[in-house]
Amino acid sequence: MGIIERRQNEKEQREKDILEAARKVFAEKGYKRATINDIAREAEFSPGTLYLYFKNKEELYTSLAIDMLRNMTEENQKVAREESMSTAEKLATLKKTFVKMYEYDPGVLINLFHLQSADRLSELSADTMKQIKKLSSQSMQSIAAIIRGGMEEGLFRREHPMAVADMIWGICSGIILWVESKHQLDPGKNFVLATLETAFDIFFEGLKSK
Amino acid sequence: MGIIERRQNEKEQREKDILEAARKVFAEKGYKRATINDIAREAEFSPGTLYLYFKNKEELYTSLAIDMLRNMTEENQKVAREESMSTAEKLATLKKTFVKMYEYDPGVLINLFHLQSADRLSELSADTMKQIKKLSSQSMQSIAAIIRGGMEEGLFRREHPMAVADMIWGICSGIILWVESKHQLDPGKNFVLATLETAFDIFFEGLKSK
Amino acid sequence: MGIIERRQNEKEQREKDILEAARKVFAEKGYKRATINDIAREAEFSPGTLYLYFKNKEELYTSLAIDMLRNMTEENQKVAREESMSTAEKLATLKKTFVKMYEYDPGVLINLFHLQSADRLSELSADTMKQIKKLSSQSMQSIAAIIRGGMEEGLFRREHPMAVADMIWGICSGIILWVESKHQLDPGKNFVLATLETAFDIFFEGLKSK
Amino acid sequence: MGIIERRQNEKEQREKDILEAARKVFAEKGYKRATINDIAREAEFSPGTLYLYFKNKEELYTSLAIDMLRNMTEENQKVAREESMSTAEKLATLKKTFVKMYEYDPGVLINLFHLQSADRLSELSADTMKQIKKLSSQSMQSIAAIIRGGMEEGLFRREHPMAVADMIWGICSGIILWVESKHQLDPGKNFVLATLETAFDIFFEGLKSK
DNA sequence: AATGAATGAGAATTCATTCAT
DNA sequence: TATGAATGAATTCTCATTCAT
Repeated sequence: MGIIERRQNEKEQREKDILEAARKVFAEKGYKRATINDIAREAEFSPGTLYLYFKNKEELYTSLAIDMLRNMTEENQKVAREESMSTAEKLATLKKTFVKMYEYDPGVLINLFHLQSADRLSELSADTMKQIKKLSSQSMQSIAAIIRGGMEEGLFRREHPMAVADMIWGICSGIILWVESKHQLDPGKNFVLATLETAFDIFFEGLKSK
Repeated sequence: MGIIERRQNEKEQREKDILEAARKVFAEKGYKRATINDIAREAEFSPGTLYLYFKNKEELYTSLAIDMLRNMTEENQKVAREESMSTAEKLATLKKTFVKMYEYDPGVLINLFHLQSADRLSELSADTMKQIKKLSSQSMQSIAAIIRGGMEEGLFRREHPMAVADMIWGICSGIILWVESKHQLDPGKNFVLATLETAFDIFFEGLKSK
Repeated sequence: MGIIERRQNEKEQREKDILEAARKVFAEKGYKRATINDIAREAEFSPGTLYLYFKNKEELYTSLAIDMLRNMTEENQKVAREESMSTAEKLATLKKTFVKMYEYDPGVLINLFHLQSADRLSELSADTMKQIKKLSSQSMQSIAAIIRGGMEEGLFRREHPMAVADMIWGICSGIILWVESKHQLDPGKNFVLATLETAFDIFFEGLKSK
Repeated sequence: MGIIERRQNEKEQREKDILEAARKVFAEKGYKRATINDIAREAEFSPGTLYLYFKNKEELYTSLAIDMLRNMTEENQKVAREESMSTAEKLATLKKTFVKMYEYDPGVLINLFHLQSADRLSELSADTMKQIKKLSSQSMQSIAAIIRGGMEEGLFRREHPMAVADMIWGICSGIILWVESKHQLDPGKNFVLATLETAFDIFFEGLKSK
């Protein structure tokens, strides 16, 4: 491994370290109360260093969500391309990916969903926005491809595959946002995943062709 | 009408004027970038006056969501109690209530969801929190009652009615948020309502008992 | 005096108070070392209040110079219009105005001269720049008018009056900047005014028509 | 040429390269907005390397002015010592030196004057200060010597030669700065040199003894 | 009730400089 | 010698909220 390559790796590692620290601090304190100094302390860097890796606090926050979106997109693309899986298995994996992300960090996932709502998007830098658009679009294409496959196999009734992909994404994000917020208001048993499971079940039952 | 009553009406009117101004400004700028001064200017009041009507910025923001929630709750309760309607008609009305709300102000749902992000909730006053909980709960109870009715009629498969209510709420709001945001990014034909329509269709097809 | 007028006056008074405090602090510490907090303390306001009157530190600093330029311009215009004065008296008054400004606050005058050099100008807000351009232009017009008068009386040799005005302004600012800077390097007797006096003398001797 | 000598030459070359880059960047952005990183990038060195050649940003900036001052001083000394030139020729050469400097880099004079603003001087190292004082003083001595010569020849009226030297320096730099800045604001024909020419003419006409 | 000028705590951010490699 | 990533002190500026009028 050459020196340039090593440098690159180290840089990426530090970026990850900072993101990890940020995730922790944002989760504990929320966006507003979390300060750059808090995050720097957690990451064991000086505040100035964070600005070598991220343009500002907002972009640091956003990067967390983009990272998660990137992971989801990669998973979804992989599943969509997978020839050895049945459509049913693919859908199950799709759902699991949402679940995995929720379990990894519900805060970041919710951040991602908020990020995708129009009002936050307008505040982002052009570059960040382009990334989000590209990743979202790739994710939706993959989901739509799975659905199209199911239709071609005669499993599903005929609808526009992209519209169905939108429904799936909307259902997942809507249920997670809503049930999680109920959970925040009323801590106790957490029904997010159970509700999501059943909703998927019902929806795909309804999607079956007769 | 006595003088006290008139005063009361005027007060309520001003409160509505302020809320309307706030809705506009929050929709344009988002919570953080919207300043009290912006809202005061839009409402044609001085900043100080807003504090005679609302305890602080947070409560002003929250009131918007509560207002919407109250409207929905009232509608949902009315529908749930309506004995002359079939379950199918009730569900159709439920969906229409979401559509109506979306058409009234597409931003208001985003509003409600942002409100629910964990970060924000912790800052709310106990009283506001209680209101939100009560209204949410009433709304969901109404939806759950309709679902339970359908189950008792043998129309729907057996699931926990409250869980299904959560799904309905999540699906409606999730699809509206997601498809609306795609629409903002890529203006052109607006598929929000068509997508919602179909998703409802599919979901209730799936919910039918065999 | 109506209430609006009084408010206006009070506002202007406070603006002057802040400028006066800023002048003092900048003179003591220089631009960089003077902090907004220092100025606020001196003006007996809170730091935030300064931002109600001036957009930022830079504009506050610049305002001092513009204020001085405005005074000079008014004086110059008055002198140029004065019918009872001879050209010689007018020129003497012109010189005295520079001297007065230098004596009032050499730092602000130097600030003004620097401000007029192209590199600072490019950083200013459009509005501020417009003000400076307008005032400078008016000042130069007045000086040129005095010179033109002298030429028409046959006192001075024929040159372009505006060019001569530029020379006068350039000579004054150049000598003040240069001799003051020598004075800073080598405190002791201050020759700024004596040098300026003599330079004026020599220059107008040279300008006389034969 | 030995290896030590070569090293020395290379070092000087790099120093010049850095100065040239600094000149460019300071001219574009002004002292404050120009960062060490900007200059390093322009010079194609790393920021750290600049500190091997210059103690700090201030000294780098100052070196530019000192360089110019050194050039002028050398020229002025040469002229002053030149026995084959008449006083009139010497003065013409003096003026040409200013013009040459202006044509080489119009920004460099601004540079020199900014350096002299009181605010900046206090931050200089004692050594730098001494250099500036020495060079200025030598330059002014040379100009004063030329003037003294003219007086002794009976060409000029009796004034303090050093004061006249200050006037000449002030006039040249003041007119260049002022007319150049007008030119920047209102691009079009450039009157800097014509104005300087005429001002010199008028001033020396005035300086003639009767 | 309404005003709106003043408050001031608190955070984000910058960038000259250093130093281990 | 050269590098350039990391530093961190120090400062500007914001804006929700108050309160005298």
